[in-house]
Amino acid sequence: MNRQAPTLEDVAREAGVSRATVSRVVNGVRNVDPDIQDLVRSAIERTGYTPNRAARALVTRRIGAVALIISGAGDAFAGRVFADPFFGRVVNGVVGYLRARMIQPVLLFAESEAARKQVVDYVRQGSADGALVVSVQSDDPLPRMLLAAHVPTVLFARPARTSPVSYVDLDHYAGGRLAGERLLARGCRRIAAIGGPADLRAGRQRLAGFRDALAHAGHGSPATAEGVFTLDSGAAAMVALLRDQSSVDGVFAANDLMAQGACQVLRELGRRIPEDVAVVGFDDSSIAVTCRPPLTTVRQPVEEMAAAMARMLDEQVQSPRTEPRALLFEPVLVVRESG
Amino acid sequence: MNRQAPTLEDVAREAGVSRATVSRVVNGVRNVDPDIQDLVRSAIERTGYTPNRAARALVTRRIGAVALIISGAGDAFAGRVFADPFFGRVVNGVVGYLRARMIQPVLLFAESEAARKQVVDYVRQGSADGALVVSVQSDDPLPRMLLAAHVPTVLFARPARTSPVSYVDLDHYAGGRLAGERLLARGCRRIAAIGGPADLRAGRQRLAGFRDALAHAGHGSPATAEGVFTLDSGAAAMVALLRDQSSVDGVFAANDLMAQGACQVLRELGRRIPEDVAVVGFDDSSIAVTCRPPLTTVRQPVEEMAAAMARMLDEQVQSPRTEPRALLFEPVLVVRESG
DNA sequence: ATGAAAGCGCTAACAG
DNA sequence: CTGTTAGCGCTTTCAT
Repeated sequence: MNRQAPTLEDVAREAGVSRATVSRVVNGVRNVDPDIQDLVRSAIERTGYTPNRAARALVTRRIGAVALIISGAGDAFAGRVFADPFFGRVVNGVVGYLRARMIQPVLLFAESEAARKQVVDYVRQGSADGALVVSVQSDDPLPRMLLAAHVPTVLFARPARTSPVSYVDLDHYAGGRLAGERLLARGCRRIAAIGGPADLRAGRQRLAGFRDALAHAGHGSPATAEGVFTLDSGAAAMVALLRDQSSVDGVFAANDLMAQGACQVLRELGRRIPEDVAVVGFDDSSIAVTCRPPLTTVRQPVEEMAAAMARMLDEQVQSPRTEPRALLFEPVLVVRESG
Repeated sequence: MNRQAPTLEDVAREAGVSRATVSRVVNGVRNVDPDIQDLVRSAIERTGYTPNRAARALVTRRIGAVALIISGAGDAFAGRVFADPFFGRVVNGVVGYLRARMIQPVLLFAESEAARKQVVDYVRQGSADGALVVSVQSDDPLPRMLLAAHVPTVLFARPARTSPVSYVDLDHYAGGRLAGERLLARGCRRIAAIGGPADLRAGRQRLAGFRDALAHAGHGSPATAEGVFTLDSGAAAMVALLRDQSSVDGVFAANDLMAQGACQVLRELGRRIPEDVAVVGFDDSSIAVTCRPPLTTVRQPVEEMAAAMARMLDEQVQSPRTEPRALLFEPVLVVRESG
């Protein structure tokens, strides 16, 4: 803000009423004469009045904004985050819920110890009413910091250590099974898997479910390579897998980005997908559709999960004494062309 | 915030001094006895005090946060934004400058009329001291709205219509020339170009520079296809270009993402890069390095530009009467393997 | 239905 | 060097 913005006082004078009355119509409180309402409204129009959030927050103890924190470690952190459509889906889901309620989502990045401190301070100091956090590593200290500061918090994904905090999550294990069963049903017999980073529970669970599906059908443990949820790591993992066992006829990648990387390698080597090698991804992100061929994948309803997360936080902000809750979503297999 | 947070008053009582003194040590104002400083500091420690931003902002008329607004139109807006490493670089650059100054960057998306209004209100209401805006379309109304609301603003890229606002930008035309000269120097003779969306000045300028470089060397206008700065559109444009003139031996893409798409198509068709077809991109984003082959490209120093943008805004916030300034950066050709 | 007045937590004169 | 005091702009009893 720059020049002297009009205040409630200015509007009141302009309308010939008291500050309290103006405040009432601004906040839609009943018990105000319709004529006076019009009077005030036009005065607001004329003066170009906008309520000062700081002043309002000072008395209501609520700012009408929540922090959406992407938390993790790394140098080119923002660079990595902005290359994965997953985060875009989270943002869209959160925005979808909050926008209608006039709550501002404030996107914050916490990629280092210093950044985490700043972020925690930001909400502790009342710049946000609560925090939504998406961690890209399991042992993220941020949730604990937030909890210790008594900040209403909801996580995307269950925290590594059990703690009294609300979260939404997917049944990753069930999703992994779905992928395994699909490959089996297709008739694949030399099956391999590309896992996620070892420190991320979601990736481990997906792989565990996948393995169990194979084991359940009497198959041995699949050859496995580890990726870090990026396109390149998926490609590299595929190369490694092929080197060890060139006859692979089915591959499961723990997310779509890695599945795409695997597809690229496979195609460059002249393998037909799915005829020679079937590929199943995970997430059903936008990549699944644009990938060539379009990916058969396990759908994670990220937007819905994010919206639910926002709703849970909203509820928690409204009634702080609520017990932490967990909301688990079910994955669905989406069949396209790759597997 | 949840339970009754400790206030200055609490700390003052605990330390046995006045509110003003506590305020002084919190804000690092000199003229406070070292002994008392220690006294206060330990009282702060004990009480777990954090200054309330709303209260502080109310009197200082400054909140210590700036809005970083990604502005444009579209449905899956956040999805698109989160797939282009460009925005990650902007965020990194801005954060790099602001973090050290204890200013919070608040990332906001303005993809619709309603969202724009909310965003403008957000800063008008004092939740941010100013706005940094990155538009993904030329005729973006947001800058004008911000200006009309007297919000200190700095743009990434020169606005479509001349207006009294500060901005940073690249000499896109010069960058285009660099690309054209490179392809020519390589000996390419059947040259084609993949332009950006027609409504984006940056893309037009890059293409214009490129064309002029060819014309300057006595070449005719290159075959041109239009993309929208996405990987897929780059691939599609390459396909179209090849259909019209299969003998292409040099391609310029107006950004790296499209260059990557073109490379994928070329490789799938068995063309060697750069032996059969040389490819030059634009941006020097992370993609340029991970692309196969690594891209020869025109570097746009996005991080530096973003940092400069943050600095300019900071200055403008500190001294509001400053005249708008424009800061133009020079592109540099980065030679890798593709062209 | 409206107004007067208190006060949210903080900073910034101004005294002392 | 420290304390007292007066607001910043708003919401919210409490009277009327």
